Amino acid sequence: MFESVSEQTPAEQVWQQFAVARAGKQIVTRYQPSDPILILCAGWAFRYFQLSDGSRQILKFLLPGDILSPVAILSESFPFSVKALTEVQVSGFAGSEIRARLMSNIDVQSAFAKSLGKESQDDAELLAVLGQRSAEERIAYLFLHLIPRIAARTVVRDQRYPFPLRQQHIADAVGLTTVHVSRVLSLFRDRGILTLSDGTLHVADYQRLEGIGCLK
Amino acid sequence: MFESVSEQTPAEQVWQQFAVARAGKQIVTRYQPSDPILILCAGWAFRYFQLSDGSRQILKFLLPGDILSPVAILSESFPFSVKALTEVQVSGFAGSEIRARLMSNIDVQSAFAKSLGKESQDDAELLAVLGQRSAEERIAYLFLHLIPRIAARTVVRDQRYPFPLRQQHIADAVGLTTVHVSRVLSLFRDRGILTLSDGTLHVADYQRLEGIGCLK
DNA sequence: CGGCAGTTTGATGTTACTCAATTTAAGTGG
DNA sequence: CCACTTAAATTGAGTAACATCAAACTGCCG
Repeated sequence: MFESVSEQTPAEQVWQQFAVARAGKQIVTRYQPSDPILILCAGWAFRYFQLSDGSRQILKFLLPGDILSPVAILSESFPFSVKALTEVQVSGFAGSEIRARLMSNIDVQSAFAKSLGKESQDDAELLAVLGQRSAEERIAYLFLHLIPRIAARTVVRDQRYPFPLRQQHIADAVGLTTVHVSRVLSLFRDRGILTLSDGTLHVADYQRLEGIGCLK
Repeated sequence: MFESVSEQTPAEQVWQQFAVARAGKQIVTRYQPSDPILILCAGWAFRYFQLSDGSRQILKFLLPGDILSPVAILSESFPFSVKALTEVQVSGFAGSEIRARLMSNIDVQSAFAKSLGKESQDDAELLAVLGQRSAEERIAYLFLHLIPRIAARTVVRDQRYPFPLRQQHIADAVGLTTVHVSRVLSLFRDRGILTLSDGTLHVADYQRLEGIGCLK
């Protein structure tokens, strides 16, 4: 499937492979079931849904520690594709092993349940955003949604977050054109809310950003 | 919470209550965890997400046999609210019982997994539709998505489906205004694709509808 | 230096929203 | 059975938001 630096561990083997993929590489394809459960260990990736007319909807950005498809643990279905956004490392765990642990360990179980619950809530929120909110609000929401997730994985200083998305990714995630994303971003910049350049997001006025993009 | 015709069964009790609600009645509220797992037994309902500015996003229409929130079985979280669309009957099963059976019975388990997988896929598709498609395409998609689900529960003759949605529901589901929904529907009518009136959907040209609303 | 991918900017077009008035349909009570 | 009320659907005119098309600009890399 993709470059795989297979390493075998002797006793009590759980993880099967350790793979590296360059930015832009497709990691999994919709509906192609693969037994191993994949986890993103380093880099960014995204789940997306490809439409026949060429457009795509990005469903979720994946950060280190995220499971590529939690639902695949249960149903082995992959209702979307996944692509590397930066260079990534992915490791795969045998589905049977994971499921066995899930049955035996109550902590693993509740962690998994929590994860599925969060997924479901995120989907619901994003649906509401795409269906009901304006361009500015959608983009602000995307930032607000990502910021705490980035902060949980990086040391953040001075409100500067590593942010490897191209404007095309933002556009595909919130259902706009790149041109319009560009306009909204320069609007945010002019209003002193945030700056996005060189793969870095600098939030200058978090309050105002929240005022625009918060759902509550 | 809502009118409940509580009936107790003696030995091996699984279901706890049997409730009726009139159209428009809110059945569950977001984030209010309730142990019993709720199943829609009769009538239509819908999951939705309420926004602070008054608009709402309908996430999914529920038909008889649907679980109000499959994910609640695992995580007891309810990331959305549910409201009755017609008069409905809902029954609740003790969460502990359901979970016990889930553990012991492999068939129940795989059925549940399948259900969660389908939920997840539906969400992904709807996200793609809201993010990427035009008004006509969204509305056509909604019909195409509902038709087989209705057909699985009713005897359908002559391409006429029971369809209790108001235009407001369609609008809230696909992210449009009622005014625009009305225009698109009369367009469909004029083109001889379908007619919607008196709670009945009549599909006159399924092929053409599919041409507009199909994602593949 | 040349080429390429990504971003920005302007001009123009289209889609869908807003506002408001009118029609239709569905009760409700006399 | 008929006035009256109310919710839902339709229609038109004007507008705002976002898309499209095309050109120029930026930074980066070979």
